[in-house]
Amino acid sequence: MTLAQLKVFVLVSRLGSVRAAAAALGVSEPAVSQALAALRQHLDDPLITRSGTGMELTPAGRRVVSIASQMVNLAVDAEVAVRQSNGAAELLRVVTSSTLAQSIVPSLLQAFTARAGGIEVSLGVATTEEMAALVGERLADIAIGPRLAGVDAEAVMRYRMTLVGHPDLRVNGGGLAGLRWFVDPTGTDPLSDVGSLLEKHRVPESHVMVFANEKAAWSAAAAGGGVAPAIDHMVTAEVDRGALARVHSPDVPLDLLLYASSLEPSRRSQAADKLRRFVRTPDAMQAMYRPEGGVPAAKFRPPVYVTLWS
Amino acid sequence: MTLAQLKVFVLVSRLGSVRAAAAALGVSEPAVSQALAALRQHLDDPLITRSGTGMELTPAGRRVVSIASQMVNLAVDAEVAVRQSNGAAELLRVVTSSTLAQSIVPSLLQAFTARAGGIEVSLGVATTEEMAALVGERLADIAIGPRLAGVDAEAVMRYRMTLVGHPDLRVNGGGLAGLRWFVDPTGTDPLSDVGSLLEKHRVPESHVMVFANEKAAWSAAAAGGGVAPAIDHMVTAEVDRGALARVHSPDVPLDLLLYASSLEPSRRSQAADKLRRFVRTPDAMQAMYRPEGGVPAAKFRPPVYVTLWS
DNA sequence: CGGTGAGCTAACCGAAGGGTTATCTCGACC
DNA sequence: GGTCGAGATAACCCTTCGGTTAGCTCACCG
Repeated sequence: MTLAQLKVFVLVSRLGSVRAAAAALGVSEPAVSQALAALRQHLDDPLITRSGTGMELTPAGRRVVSIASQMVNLAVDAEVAVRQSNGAAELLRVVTSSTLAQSIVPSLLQAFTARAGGIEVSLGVATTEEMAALVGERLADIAIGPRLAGVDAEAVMRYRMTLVGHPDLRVNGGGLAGLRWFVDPTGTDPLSDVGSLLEKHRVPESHVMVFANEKAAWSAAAAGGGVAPAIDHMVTAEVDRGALARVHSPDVPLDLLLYASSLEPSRRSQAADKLRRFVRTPDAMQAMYRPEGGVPAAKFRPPVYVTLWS
Repeated sequence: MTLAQLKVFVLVSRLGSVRAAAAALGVSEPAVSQALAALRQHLDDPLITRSGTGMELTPAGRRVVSIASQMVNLAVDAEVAVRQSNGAAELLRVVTSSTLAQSIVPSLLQAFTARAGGIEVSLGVATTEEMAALVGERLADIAIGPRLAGVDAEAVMRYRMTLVGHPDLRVNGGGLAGLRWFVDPTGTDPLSDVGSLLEKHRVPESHVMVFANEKAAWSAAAAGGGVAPAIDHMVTAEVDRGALARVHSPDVPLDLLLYASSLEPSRRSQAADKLRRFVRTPDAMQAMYRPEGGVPAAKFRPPVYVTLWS
């Protein structure tokens, strides 16, 4: 019984899927499956089993999750306690969506570290569901993205999501569902802003092409033949020089809120708290509205979902 | 950072010595030293350092011990929870002194398992100090022996410790300190009944010969040239047939109490509680006063301390 | 009834963990 | 200033962990 195995088990039970846990941890699915198998063998209980839709905890599994979760939490506590006792830099583990990791979050974090000092920041990319699990299990300190349920979420900024396409592009009869959509990996997350938009308009999967990053999606849109979602103030330059144009429809542009979500204050890391306070400052606003440079997203997982356009 | 490393660290800090922890765990001293080194490296802090007499926790170490202790405890909880959920046999880990492990405890445990049913018992041998640490860290469920400080101790039975020797043996001018003492490994534990008796009478180490078990010590005593401590009712047979005789002196025989020590009720394992209730029954008394057979002492550590008689 | 998706198993591999014995270091202490 | 006791290190070994890819199993579904 190792801490890694317990962590895996907690994540699987929380996400209800081996694959999802593997994705959240940034490892292959068999790695997770095996860790689970080892724990099962050690405790001589299946702990969690497949059941029609999703997975189900055994009675023993139910009791072990909560214990395992506490242990994983304590392990984090131990490391934090040592760092803190020795006056070492605090560690702030941020997770966000792929889209935001390429735009406003790095710039926000850069401004934050410059201001706060003595804080070491790592940035990871995850789906909305994963964010909730990671923050909930204290595998990340704070999530920047859609509002997360079950944790302490706070609106950080208001932003406008627009669709951009070639200036000549016109929306025909089929509405938004008739268009080809060029999205970044966040688009495959049904709980993300873009994902829910796709769902709402019942855009068929065959019309969605996933690019490794937003810039690539915009290029495809500029080349014609489809639209790409974008954070409005990120494409003003392209629009101004005529490479792209905003596409209008009843639902678009869309005004949305960006949230910072972390645990309740008592369980929150100090660094997370500092970041939450920082995001309310004008400096933070400025950084988010005029993004450039910043902390590179690297840590937890560099996922590249590519669904080929067939 | 593994659970084993944390367990080692907790034991070292509790016992104040690497060697003692190694003994309590039944492994070599470098094994413990290395585990500690690995944890130190991982957490980048010495955690605990040598300081003149004994060892001292660093500030970070102080914080980590308590966290580590909780983690080790939770690990035990997890295993117990699974066993219990699945209706498997409960596990009862008993520690006792070498002397008692050869006499009344096996018989007591045999009677207990026969009566209680569905409980799997393992019996380990430890010094008094180790017992306190093992019970305190839930590495054992209950200790049978001298009263332990810091845990919930309860007197179990009254017994008489006598000294036996060859029937012709006489105590000369030097008193008990002038005799040669034949003891079992428990005699090397200064907190044990025999150990404190040796200390009280300032018996020099050169007069103490440690045997692997009590029977061997008695044989040596019967052969003449020294005395062996014994639980009175265990040597009645030998005395009756004239092989041994009781030696009398102002302090001997000594009436003593045997204790059962475990954690307070809320943190106590169910099995430990059952044993505590059982020891109060006439059946238990009978088993302890007429010992024969029983659970063999094997588990945690089969220590054989032999100090050669020089 | 064949395809598909999700979990499991097998086979393999490198890195760490954890154990041993032997040896080194260093402070305490006659 | 030897000596001794106790912790740390070195060298070595075997096991386990944790990761990979490839392939199996099995429920579900058109």
